[in-house]
Amino acid sequence: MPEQTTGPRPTLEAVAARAGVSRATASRVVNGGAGVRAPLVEKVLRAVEELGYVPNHAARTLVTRRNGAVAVIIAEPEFRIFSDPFFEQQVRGISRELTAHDAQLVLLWVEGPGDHERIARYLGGGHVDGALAFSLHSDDALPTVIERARIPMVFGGRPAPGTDPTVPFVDCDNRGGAREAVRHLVGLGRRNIAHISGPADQTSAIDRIHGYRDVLLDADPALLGRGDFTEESGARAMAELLDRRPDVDGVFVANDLMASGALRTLRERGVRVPEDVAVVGFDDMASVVERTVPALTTVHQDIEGMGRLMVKLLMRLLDGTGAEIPASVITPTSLIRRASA
Amino acid sequence: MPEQTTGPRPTLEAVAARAGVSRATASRVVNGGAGVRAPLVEKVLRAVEELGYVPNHAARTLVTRRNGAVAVIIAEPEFRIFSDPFFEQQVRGISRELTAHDAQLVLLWVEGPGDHERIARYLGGGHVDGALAFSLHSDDALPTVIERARIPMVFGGRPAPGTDPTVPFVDCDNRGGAREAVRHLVGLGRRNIAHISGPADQTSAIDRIHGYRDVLLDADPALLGRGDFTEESGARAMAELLDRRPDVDGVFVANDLMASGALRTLRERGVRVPEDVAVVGFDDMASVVERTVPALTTVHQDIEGMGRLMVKLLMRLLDGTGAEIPASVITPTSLIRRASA
DNA sequence: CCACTCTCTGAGAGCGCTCCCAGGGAGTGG
DNA sequence: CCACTCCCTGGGAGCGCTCTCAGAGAGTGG
Repeated sequence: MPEQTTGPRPTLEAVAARAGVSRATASRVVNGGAGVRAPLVEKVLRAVEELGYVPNHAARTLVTRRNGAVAVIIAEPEFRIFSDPFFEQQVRGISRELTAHDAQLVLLWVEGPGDHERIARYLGGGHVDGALAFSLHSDDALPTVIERARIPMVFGGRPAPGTDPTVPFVDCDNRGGAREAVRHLVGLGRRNIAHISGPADQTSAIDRIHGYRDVLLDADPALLGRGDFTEESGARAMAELLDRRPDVDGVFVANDLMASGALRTLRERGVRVPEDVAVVGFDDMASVVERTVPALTTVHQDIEGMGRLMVKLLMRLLDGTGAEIPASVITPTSLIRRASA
Repeated sequence: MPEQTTGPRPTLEAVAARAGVSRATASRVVNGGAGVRAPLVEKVLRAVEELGYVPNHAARTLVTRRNGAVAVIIAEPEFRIFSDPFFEQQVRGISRELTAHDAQLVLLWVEGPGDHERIARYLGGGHVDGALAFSLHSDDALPTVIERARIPMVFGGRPAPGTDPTVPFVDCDNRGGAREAVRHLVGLGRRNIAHISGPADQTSAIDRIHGYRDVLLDADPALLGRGDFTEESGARAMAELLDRRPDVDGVFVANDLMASGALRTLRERGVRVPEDVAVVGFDDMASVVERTVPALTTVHQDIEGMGRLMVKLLMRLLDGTGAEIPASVITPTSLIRRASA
């Protein structure tokens, strides 16, 4: 039990004195004890325990130039990005992996261009060892701002073209997943397969369109609907699709939320799923997938795992000599078959 | 424009040399420039600019014993606490206020009792100046763990009895808001007013029940339904209520999510709102309130403001001599009348 | 038993900053 | 014009830690 001494916190000096060793030896023990003989290690450890010693982080950082903290930059050009379950899972993965590496998560919430300078200063100020950011709309200036801080970083999601290509990213195989989804519909014998895509300025949406086109090389443009990843937009896009091409018998929707909206429209119009129209989503978001009627067939991606991977890449970047840049990672997706297709 | 010098970051020493002043003077300027004559301030500022100087945080912390970071402790005994819009708003308020105080937000994500020791070590290690935590179920051991770290902190939500009473908290006037809601129903001429409450181990739910009872001193116990703050539980509680007391003509529901569920049940049973049964919620959560049919009359609370207040209290705690403990704050609520009551 | 190697330990020099304190310069009254 | 006060400024110590480097001690071979 640590002594409940009031007053200033004990220093390494105090530990060393109590253990009867030098500060250097005490330091070695505290940092793993390599190269110190067992009896001394024992003594120092006991002193640490008795004094309730906790290393002073600032002092350590001052000399090691490492502070064991990583910034997670959350930009909020739109509403709801934080309450987004997708986002939550990713941050959770990051948090867990960071904990495993004994690193802290510093949250940088960007509310608008006015915050950019503040963020850049913070990043450049050496408060954190590295940064994690998420790919945004292609017209966002934030990536550039971050890059200028010249601090190790990793993106979540493939960044828009034009972003510094030396920054590694973690993304799921959007294109491959989309292909698998569409192939599944084809395998079901569907002939008029539509796609409801996400915003054109997001790489994930673009990649999914590409996957759709990879399989359906010359699909009728009328079979291409567009949404913005919200449920409402999915419902609307589905309605328009039905108007344009009443003979549609399969839809690959770029995310589960929009798929849920599409399902609603279908139900409202009396179209049977999957009998008349088979529907496949993307994301395998538990909160959505479990509630749709019928249960949604969708493309699964390991979101938490992607968060963890971002941290792993960053750690490699941090540990490395600086010369080698870890390659970006594309994580696999898998089709989860449920009732809707 | 800062010079794009590669290599180590410039130190205060370098700035001082360039400005032709001593390190002490440069330091004074960087920290506000009080007591330094204008021309020198000017010179130092220019040197800072030219060198692209950014203060070394660790060095500063080492001597000032202040590190400009505040921990936000997020416990996740249940699912979804992070994707909860309530929570999001509160964290946003915290983030904004922290930014205003030039302080950083360090996110501590607690996933279970296994993390407690880690959290305690971190908090005790002087990595942060203070901590912000949210009141949890009464049987949670976390508050105790945090308290042992003996670090300035503020709770969000009135903590359960038994928690250290010297820790200030910020909560909305749950009881008063509930009273207002029920009085509104009374004013509408409703005679059989029910209440659907939240989990019995959460102070907010308890306070709201008290508010209900304050107005309806001898309400029939059969008019008291119980949920767990989820939409589903609200729907179920409403159904049971309808079965027990078909003559119910008003319901005060302890949160909007449950109210939304209750509204659904009412609609399914063909009960008209507000004609047959008037419904009042609590929270005024935009995402829920805007979607219900009819639009939900509810008790508004300034969630973001509460987050900001938490930070303000903490800052006062930090700045104070340590003797005076700022009082907890109860923020006002207000009834927002919409169509449901 | 001595010389040499190898392992372990401790002294000391900073890391970059703040802040105390002493000293210098300007300003003012006699 | 001198003495005294007041405001600025700079020197220097030290925050708590890590890490280099040299030296002490143990072990080994000749």
